[in-house]
Amino acid sequence: MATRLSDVAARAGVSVKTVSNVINDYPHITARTREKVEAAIAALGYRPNVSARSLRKGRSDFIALALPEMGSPYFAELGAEISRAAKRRGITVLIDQTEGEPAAEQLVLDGMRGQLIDGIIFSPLATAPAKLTSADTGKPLVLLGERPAGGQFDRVAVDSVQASYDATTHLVSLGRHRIAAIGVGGTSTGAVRRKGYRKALKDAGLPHDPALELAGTGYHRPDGAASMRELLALPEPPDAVFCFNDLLALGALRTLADAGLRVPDDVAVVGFDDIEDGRYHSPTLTTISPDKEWLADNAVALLLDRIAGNDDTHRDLTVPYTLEIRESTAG
Amino acid sequence: MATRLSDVAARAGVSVKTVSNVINDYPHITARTREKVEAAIAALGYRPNVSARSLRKGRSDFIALALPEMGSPYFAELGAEISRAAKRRGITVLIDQTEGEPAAEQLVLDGMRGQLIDGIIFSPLATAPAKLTSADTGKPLVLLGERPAGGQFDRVAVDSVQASYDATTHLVSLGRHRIAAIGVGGTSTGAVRRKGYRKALKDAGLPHDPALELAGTGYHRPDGAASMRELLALPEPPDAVFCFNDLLALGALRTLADAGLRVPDDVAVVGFDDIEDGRYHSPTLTTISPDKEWLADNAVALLLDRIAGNDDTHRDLTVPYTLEIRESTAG
DNA sequence: GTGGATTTCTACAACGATTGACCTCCGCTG
DNA sequence: CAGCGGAGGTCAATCGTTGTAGAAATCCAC
Repeated sequence: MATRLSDVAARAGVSVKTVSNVINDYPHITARTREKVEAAIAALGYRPNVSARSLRKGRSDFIALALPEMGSPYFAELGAEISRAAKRRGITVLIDQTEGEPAAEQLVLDGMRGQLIDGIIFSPLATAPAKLTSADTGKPLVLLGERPAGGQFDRVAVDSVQASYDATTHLVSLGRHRIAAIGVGGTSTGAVRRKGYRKALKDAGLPHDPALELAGTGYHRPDGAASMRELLALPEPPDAVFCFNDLLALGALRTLADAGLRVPDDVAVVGFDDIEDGRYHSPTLTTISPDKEWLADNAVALLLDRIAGNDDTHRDLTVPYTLEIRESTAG
Repeated sequence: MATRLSDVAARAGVSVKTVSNVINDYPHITARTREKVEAAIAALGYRPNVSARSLRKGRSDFIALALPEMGSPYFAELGAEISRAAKRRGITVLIDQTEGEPAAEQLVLDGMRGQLIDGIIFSPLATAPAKLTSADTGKPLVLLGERPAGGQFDRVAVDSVQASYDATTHLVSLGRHRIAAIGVGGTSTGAVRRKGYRKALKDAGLPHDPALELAGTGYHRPDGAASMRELLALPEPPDAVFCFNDLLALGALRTLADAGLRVPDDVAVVGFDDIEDGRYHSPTLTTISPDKEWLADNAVALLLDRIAGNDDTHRDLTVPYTLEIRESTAG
């Protein structure tokens, strides 16, 4: 049923080794032989057996992408980009949903899919970087996101402090005085973005009101909606909100709409991620827009470089971003 | 570096095969031996090598999911569900983005990843079912979506004709008379949903106006927005729109908002898919909501059943759905 | 305590592709 | 004509796991 290397060899009238040589771009092969072999491959629709090859070579050309959840727009868009970037290089991406569970994350790192995978791009949610050290799998690892890599791993991430600073400063520049933040919760992401937010307030000479910092329980629309309700219930509600991701912002906008408040007139809203939903929402969402294609391409390139054995010091790449000003702040 | 079966065997003081037997739940093994082996496995952190196992067994416990694009919310949510459903059964899903290109779709079918994959769940966009026949890979295939499987394959899909009929009838029941349809274009999806739409109009005694059927160029937000602009430019614009998926609907809502029209007062809008965005948009989107978890679970179960070698006649499962009435029609 | 059945475990050979060592042609050059 | 290098072939070993067949250990009844 499945055609093997030897079938191709027989049809082309050459040895198995020669076929293998053709496939692996061995130097000394006549054009004629190469043609014959390639014709036979095409005629039989031969595809090398990935298992056998990977078993022998110790390389599979598969990499894993471990994400908290692929159902969220940001991760879905990112996954799509990474998948594309890998395909351009002849690499297949295997996506792993960790659901943010520490156990699942650990499993990904430990198991590494039973040697099938050459390396991993990991967007951790639960696992602390310290733990990563111990979970040394011996396989290359590129980290995405806020968690500092501590010089132990390669990493690709937006400068979240600066980006948050810019987002907040944008609200300040609109003349807003009570600027809330949603998403300051437990994660590294929350901590880092809060840092930029606070710095911006300080630099603008605005007071820091703890009541305006909401942690919420997650980073999805319902969390944003709930946090916004809390904010509106305050004796002195905010006139602007910086949400630490777009889903939170969209949830917040929902609450504002329900409350009959006008955006941005009553409350201005800024998000983070620039997912497509935000560009079509009413009102359209002002947001920090990281260059996802850049991110994907560089993460993949970095990983492949490492897989190829380039043992330089670990690199820490900073993803370019822009502040996209849309209706939710610019009426 | 990587621990092998033989390492475990050495540590446990048994033969390699015995360890393998323990792992594969072979019947005749003493409790004592099993314990010893399991202790050794745990101590060494052994994980079986997927490549070797799959090479020997001819089964990998990997399945592929071929989607047009994983960046779109519907496919992202579906992919997440399928991934979860597979994981529950100890199966890993490999996601393939075909980008709707015929070549890529063909490649998925032909190549089948060099024997690595046990079967495939395929959501075709370009490839006609007739072509599928010829591309017989010898591996189990479950189809998703509108394209009729023609008794050749297993298939899981919503009854799109009926669902579209229901959606359209809902608009009729609101007293709307000029009900447009967006997304009638070239694909099977478009054709099938149009069928239900037309039938509903006919049964309601409403005239069928070709000007109200827009094909557009795709199924994303910009396409919906553009189509809606066309509709508004008509001498007699519609008072309701049935969009063949939620992204189109969200695009249409965007255009309506820009035009200063009220939804649903001026124009009522219904979508199809029930992606999360629609539940948080302003206004929230009335839509056909297929049970995605049911879909995922049954698609995976069907495929695994087929992989296990159950050669019954091919089954055609119908996914349950509901019409979720929200603000875009219920003010 | 012997024969035979049964259980428990072990050697060995695959699965398919790759790689290395070594050999054979052939055509050229000097 | 000796010698060289390019193009290709042969053979065997290897990757880690599992199916097959058989050896060894255990059990039971007489």
